[in-house]
Amino acid sequence: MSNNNDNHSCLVKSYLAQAELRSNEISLLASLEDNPQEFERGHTIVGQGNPQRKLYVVSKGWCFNYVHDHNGRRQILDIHMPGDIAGTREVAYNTSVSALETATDCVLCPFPRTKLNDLFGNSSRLTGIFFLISMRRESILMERIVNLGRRDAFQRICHYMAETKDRLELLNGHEITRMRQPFTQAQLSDTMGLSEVHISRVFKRLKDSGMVSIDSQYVEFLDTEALIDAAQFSDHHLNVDKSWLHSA
Amino acid sequence: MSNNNDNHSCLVKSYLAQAELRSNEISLLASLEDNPQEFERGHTIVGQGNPQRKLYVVSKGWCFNYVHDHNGRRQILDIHMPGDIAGTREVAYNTSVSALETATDCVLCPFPRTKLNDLFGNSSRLTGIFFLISMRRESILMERIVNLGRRDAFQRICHYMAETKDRLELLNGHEITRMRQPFTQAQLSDTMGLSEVHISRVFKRLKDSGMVSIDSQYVEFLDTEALIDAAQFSDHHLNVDKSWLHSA
DNA sequence: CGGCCAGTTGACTCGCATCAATGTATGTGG
DNA sequence: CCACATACATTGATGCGAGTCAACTGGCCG
Repeated sequence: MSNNNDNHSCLVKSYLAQAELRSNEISLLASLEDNPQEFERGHTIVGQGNPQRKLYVVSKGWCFNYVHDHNGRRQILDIHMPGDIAGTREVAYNTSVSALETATDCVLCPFPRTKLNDLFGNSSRLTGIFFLISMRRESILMERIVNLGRRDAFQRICHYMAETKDRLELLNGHEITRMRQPFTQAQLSDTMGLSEVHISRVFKRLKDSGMVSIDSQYVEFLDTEALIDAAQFSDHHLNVDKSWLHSA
Repeated sequence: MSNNNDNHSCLVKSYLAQAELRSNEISLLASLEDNPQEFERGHTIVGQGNPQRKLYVVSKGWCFNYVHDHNGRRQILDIHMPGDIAGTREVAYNTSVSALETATDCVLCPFPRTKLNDLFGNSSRLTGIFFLISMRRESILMERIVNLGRRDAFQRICHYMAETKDRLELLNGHEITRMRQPFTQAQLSDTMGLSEVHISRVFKRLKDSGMVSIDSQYVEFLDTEALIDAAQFSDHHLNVDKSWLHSA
């Protein structure tokens, strides 16, 4: 049922893209999306430090994790898009290390972390894919560490644009020349460790460079090659190899 | 046998600290350390972009992953200590996203990534612990993102000192007031996204502050509370909760 | 209409990078 | 035992990238 349902099947789709699945595996995955809930843009789903025992399949929209420090600034960590599972890292703790907030209107499907026991116990292949997808998410974060540690503001933003484009293309299954970019400049500054004001200035430089045009929430890619080059972007970490997993 | 052997059992110890294990689980873990190999300080185990299908249990010494960018600078990612498994993230790719290098003389135990199939297939509890430990490693990296994005040089170094102290204490099972810190200032600068010169200056400020004394490769903690405070350090992310895992 | 939110722009400041010189061990071969 | 090389750390001078503060613009909405 759910596996034929286009309504909230991004998760199943993204797992099917990794391997052929048996029907019991598909229904296990689909059961994670049994409980869709709608949230408005700007809603805090989980507060930092709150008791937290749920994960959230993102069926629609974008959301993100962040932590705030003692000076009232904050740092955004993961950016979640449809098909992602939010809160994976938090299963290791009783109280949430980071907060979870929506960046757009969202449909999220919460499920308890104990459900992972079913996953680990019933399908070693699904477990393997789940693990590989976790490593992919981690690799995206590694790129962010490189961004923050060793690239300047212009490169950081180019990298964000190039990576987001690639993630959306993999999600949609085809190339795009235009995308929605729903984050405010303040949110981007918290993602990239910059000030809000500086994001604005670099956006201007970026538009002047002719690589992209930016109009409100939409970005159009005019010279993707130059963008990738400026960002030193590689898509290597976005494509996982699952060929070595046993099918059992 | 190996479970009673102090020679290379850091891995088993660190897993035993998480849960009681059955004998077949212990021998599966111990088998990961079947093949100990010695490496000298400064040795590159895996080059960036090389074909890579192995993981490495760290039995002795410290090693680290890094990537270099087009300008010849580099960014250090994970710092591995005894009991850690290096190369976990890389199992998702055929060619290594990051290089692996020793920071001290090391004993490492390579094993092929296909061994993870045994793990996923034979013990859902061990799989769960393995997963939680991966999430802990990821949380350490999240702290680094906060460090790089939102803390200044002085705080970054305080945080590194405090976190390293805590990790060693958890590893050794008792408090310490003095530790070996084997990284050169150049390596630390690549970890924290700073210049070598600036590390030296901040070290001086740190010593002048009276919180620690630094003598060649050794750090002595003189005022841990002040250090933790300056770093905004919390040990929350270092202690995982595995109580919800099924024991089956 | 006023108020709010997101973004833009300018003036000024400051943290850290860069470049370059110097210091201090430790090692090595003649 | 000395001359020299290498690795790592320290210090000073200078400049730039990005932060901060503040004023202003434009769009949206009750």
